[in-house]
Amino acid sequence: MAFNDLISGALTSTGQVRNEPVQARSSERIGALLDAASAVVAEVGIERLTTAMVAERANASIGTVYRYFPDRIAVLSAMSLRGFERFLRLSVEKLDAAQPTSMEAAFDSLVDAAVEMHRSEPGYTSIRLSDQIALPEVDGGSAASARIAAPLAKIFVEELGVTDEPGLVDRIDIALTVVDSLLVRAFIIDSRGDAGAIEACRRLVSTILAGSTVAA
Amino acid sequence: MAFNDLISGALTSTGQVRNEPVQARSSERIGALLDAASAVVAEVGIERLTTAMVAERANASIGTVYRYFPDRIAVLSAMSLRGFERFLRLSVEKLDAAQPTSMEAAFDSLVDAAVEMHRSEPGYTSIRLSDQIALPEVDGGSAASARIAAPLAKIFVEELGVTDEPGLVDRIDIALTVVDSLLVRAFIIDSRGDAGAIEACRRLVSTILAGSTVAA
DNA sequence: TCGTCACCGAACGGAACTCGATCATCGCGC
DNA sequence: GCGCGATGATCGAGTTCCGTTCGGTGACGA
Repeated sequence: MAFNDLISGALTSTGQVRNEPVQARSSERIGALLDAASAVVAEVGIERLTTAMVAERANASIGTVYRYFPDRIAVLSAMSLRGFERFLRLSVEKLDAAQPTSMEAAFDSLVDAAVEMHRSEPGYTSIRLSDQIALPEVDGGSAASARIAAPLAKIFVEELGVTDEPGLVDRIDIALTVVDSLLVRAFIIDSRGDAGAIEACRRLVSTILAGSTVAA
Repeated sequence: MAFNDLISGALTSTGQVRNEPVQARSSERIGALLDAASAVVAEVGIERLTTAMVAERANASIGTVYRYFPDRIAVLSAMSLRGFERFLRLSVEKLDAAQPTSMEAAFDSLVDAAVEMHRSEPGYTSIRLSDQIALPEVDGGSAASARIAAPLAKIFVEELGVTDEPGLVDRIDIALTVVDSLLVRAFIIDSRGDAGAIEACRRLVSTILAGSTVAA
């Protein structure tokens, strides 16, 4: 459906694996390595993750880690990218199911997707959208939210009949940034996701989106 | 003045230096080391900061770095904590000068202080981005915003005559979280701080604070 | 059965971190 | 003020640990 454009629109970044896998088992390996990395990050944090930990937890040797990733940081950003991609797919799924008729309703689906990511993916709260933790210039410097904002705006205009006023992309970007930070807050307060904090996030987002383009 | 309580109220965390400095030159040393760390972070990013770089830039030996900090990560979190402390002092200064009569006005001073931090402290934006995300257990896990929210609420009630309704602390915490993330966004868009983004941040905070305790 | 893909783990290099020697400062008796 | 012992502060070579490489071995596809 139309919401599907979100994925292709936002995922412009190139793959960062060293050698594209040829045999089937490779893809599983990469997945297992990223799962391991995610678990390690959740346990000891980004800074203390070592490539040896990742290898051990994935039942692989260090050499295997380096077969697929050029260095430690690449593991982290691949993990971040996979999380982002999963978030997008989940969002599309929920948008297709909900068939929202307003931006507010659409964002409800996005928040649902993000909450599910925080709950199901171990290291997600630590990494989420920001993969420029490492080097400021790693992917052009713009946050992930900025990358979805534009395609989202386009979809909203085309599908929901939202009027394409100037500042729309900005407002969406702001809403995404706020969702991101408030959900992290919700999951810091309570590792299962504080219900009140999530609810507050939803309400605030509605306010942001509803707010007319007042007072420039 | 009364605003001064903010500092003592929010800074409960214990020092993370290895040995409390006794002689005067030590404090200067620590300051120099943190200045160096901040500059290094701004230049090469958090991940690529090495203790050797910090030592060299501070005209100290590696041994001196490890005299004051147990490990590399401690340098980063000390830097983060000092930034937080400076932000608090700046805030108090600006609050004392502005003598606000409403929460909205008070938050204007806080935003001013934060913006100034981003502008003047080299690695501040980078550290704000990751902060305790990178180091889960570093300071009890609760975000910095949660630590200021309570003392801030107390001050607002006592000094500004704000009614002490339930959820006040929460709303302040949310406002602080949003300020943090939106200012980081403003400084990612433009390293000098995108004016429009900062303005949008101020407006949104007003909305959050003004919002009555509607729809629980 | 051969070529290629995937995997392993010992070995290398560099960064994190230690530790005993050396220098600076403080305080105390004179 | 002036030695002078005690303690703080600094240094940097040395050690350990971790990120990364690379040549050898097993597994799959044709």
